[in-house]
Amino acid sequence: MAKKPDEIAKALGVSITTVRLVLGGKAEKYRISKATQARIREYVEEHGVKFDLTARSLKLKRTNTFGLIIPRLANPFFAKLSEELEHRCRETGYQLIISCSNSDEETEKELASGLVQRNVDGLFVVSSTSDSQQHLGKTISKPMVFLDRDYGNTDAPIITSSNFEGAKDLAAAIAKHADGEPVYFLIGGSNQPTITERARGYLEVMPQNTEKDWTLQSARNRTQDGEQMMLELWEKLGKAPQNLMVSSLPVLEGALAVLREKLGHIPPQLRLATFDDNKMLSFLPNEIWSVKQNEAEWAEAALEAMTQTMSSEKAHSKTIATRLIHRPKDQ
Amino acid sequence: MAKKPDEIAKALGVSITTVRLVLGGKAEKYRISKATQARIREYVEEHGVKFDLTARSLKLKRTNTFGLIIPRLANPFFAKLSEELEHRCRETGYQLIISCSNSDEETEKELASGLVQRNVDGLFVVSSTSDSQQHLGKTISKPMVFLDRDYGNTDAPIITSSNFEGAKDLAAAIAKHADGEPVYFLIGGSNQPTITERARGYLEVMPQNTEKDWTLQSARNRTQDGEQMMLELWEKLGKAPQNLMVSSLPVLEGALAVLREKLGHIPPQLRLATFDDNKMLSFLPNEIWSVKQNEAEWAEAALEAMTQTMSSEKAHSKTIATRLIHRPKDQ
DNA sequence: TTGAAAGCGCTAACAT
DNA sequence: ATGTTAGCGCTTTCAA
Repeated sequence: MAKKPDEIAKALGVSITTVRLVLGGKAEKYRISKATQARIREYVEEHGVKFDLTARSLKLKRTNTFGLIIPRLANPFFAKLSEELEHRCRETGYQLIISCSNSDEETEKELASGLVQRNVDGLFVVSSTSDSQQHLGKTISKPMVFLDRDYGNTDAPIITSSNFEGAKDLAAAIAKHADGEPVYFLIGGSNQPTITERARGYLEVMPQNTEKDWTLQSARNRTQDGEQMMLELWEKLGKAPQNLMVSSLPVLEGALAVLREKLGHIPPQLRLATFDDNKMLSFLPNEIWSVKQNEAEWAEAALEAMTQTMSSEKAHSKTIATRLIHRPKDQ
Repeated sequence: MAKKPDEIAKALGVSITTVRLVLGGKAEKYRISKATQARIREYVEEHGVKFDLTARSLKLKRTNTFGLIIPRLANPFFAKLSEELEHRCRETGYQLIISCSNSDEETEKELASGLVQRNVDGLFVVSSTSDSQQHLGKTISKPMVFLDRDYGNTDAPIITSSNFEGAKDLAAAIAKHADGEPVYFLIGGSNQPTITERARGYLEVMPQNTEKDWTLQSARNRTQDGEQMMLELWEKLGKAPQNLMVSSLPVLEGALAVLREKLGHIPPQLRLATFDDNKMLSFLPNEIWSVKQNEAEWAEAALEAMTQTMSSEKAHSKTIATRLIHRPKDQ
């Protein structure tokens, strides 16, 4: 069982300070004798040590802890991002504390103030609304880095994916193979900045859209929103579309579920384009393009921005490039 | 900006103790005058308070914090479980700290001792190996609850899914529709107790298997393991199987990727059975059965076991029932 | 009805 | 080359 410093000191007949100096790597600086060092290290080798980080934190006013607030861990993108960020934080000597706001403004505020009371050294936040981002920016006097959602109302650094460029690439890719047929775009969560950027990218490469509106919108981006939008589209067309772009995977799930219900199957000649990549997209026989976000690079950029903010450097916001992935149609 | 208790005291001309008593809900007990209470509350209403939980923890030797060690957040099951557990912990007044071991024994030990140094009040662990579980059981003198993996070498409570029963149901379902054809089983991670239970369930309802071996095994359960096992099976059969059961989703992804490469498509008449459920399974045109685990119930059971262990009650291990889901073949 | 004081385990500056 | 001490902000007990 790990011994506490005072126990070690007593057992070896030296002072607590000596033990701490040696174990804290300050032995050379204070020129503790080699002999004493050896005795202490040997004892520790055998019994182990147990430092109390709580007391250390109280003294140093620093917990070596960061908070991360995301909407949901059930969202694979946020889960992967959290994993990468947790890993990098740990490498840098920080423990990451992950909490889910469930996209609720109130919960988000409560989480933030809870983490502040726990004296985290900094806060990463995927903010659910413009208001809450603004509120946090004003209320929290800790280093902060915002992730994913840029509402344009904070001075803190923001890490985002290149949603606009990604959307342009995605839309261009599917349009090129669309044989002039419309490329409908189901937009879920149209009030989120992430999503409006994607919509903007789509419009940029779809000039045809200005005459006839090929987009459908929904306030949120859950499976049921995808269902609802596809029902609307079906109503309008009286049949399945030939080309479909969606703003996120849950929307795709909903949209395809409706087609399967209407037709008994997902039409294999339907061309698809979606944000977020997932291995299970290969389950579809369809030709499909997807936009993959780079979570590892995100985590790196986020941590760098945090480090800069903590050393009161001016941290720059950063946009992470996405990658277009193409899966050809089955034979 | 939130004020600290001493600032409030100074501003109102009362002692720090008085402020703390009122804000700590002990006003009645110490009979602080209504007037003073009102003044303090009013001040707080306007300016906010900021308590330092670190100092509180040091004094009370209790951090209101639990640790959770899982292999990976990128695994959707663990992500969902973490989300549910975090939510329930928060409701109970605890902050959950999630860390990923990446299925590495050393990392797992380091994480555990790191969390102990941070004085978590209890530890939830999905242990990667029998050794590490045993090691933690001996080393850590904190309330512990193990999750998912039962290596049978600890006294601590363990929460698992009903893998055996789930596998029986799953195997029986696909066997019933197999027209007497073999139901091959790709087993990834065959040294994990979770997986051996699943294998045991399969064997229980596949007496035919005793003559001819319909199972293939791999040490781990990643996509590439699924690929490798399917390659082996293809080698053996010279064609695609008609019925396929797999021990987890990554294995399924790998197996289907191989079939698509061999055939140019995933054969739609192939019957599938898999552990873990996911909405994207509906992307497949195939008839498919899946076993869904109940993460919410897991979280509840885990927290209950933790609460019991902390109040030195004998906590009981618990098995959480799974649910069989059937998706019919496309028309 | 309110205030003062000790002590949790640590760090850092200062003594020996 | 080693030891002593003040104080971080909180809770708890005792004093006024």
